[in-house]
Amino acid sequence: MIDRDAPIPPYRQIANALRQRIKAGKIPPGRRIPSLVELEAEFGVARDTLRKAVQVLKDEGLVETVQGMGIYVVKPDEDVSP
Amino acid sequence: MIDRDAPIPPYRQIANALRQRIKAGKIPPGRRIPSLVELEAEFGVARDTLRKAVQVLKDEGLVETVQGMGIYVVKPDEDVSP
DNA sequence: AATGATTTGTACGTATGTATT
DNA sequence: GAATACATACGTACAAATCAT
Repeated sequence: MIDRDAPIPPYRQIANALRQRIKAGKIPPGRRIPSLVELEAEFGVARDTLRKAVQVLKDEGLVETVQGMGIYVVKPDEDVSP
Repeated sequence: MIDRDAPIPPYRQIANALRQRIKAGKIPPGRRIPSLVELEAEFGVARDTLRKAVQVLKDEGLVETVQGMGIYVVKPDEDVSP
């Protein structure tokens, strides 16, 4: 799934893959994304790399992380400045 | 300089310290911040921790990093949406 | 033109802390 | 208390960009 020879680093490839899933509605708003442990198994990368990917999506306002719980897809109208 | 017993993690303490320096004008806009190697020596933390601190300031739009060059204090009117 | 030094970027591994269930 | 999940920190290695020699 990860192309190690691509000009775009793995953490961005993963961010793109997850973004696509979310945009496609495969993971609906409010629902949880697979945990880091699960993603680790799926993508075969270190957790550090996954954190960077998740950080990209957080910066985009697409997901939120909650310590002890998981990574959640934000609802469209959530935390949007009025 | 870093209080390991404080309720706020080291990377945030460092971000605060650097922000204070910038706001106080000790590092003027356009000028470079000490390199990660130098900050490593100054604060006595791992580079990973410094990267997180710098990331905080980047998110605030206070600094910019340029690969191969350094970390720069952004000018007040730089990259502000019109 | 090419090499080396400096600096940030990315990735991996490990350990411990903290919050939630 | 135990299990699960994210947060933080340290260390290491290599890649990529920039600059000076």
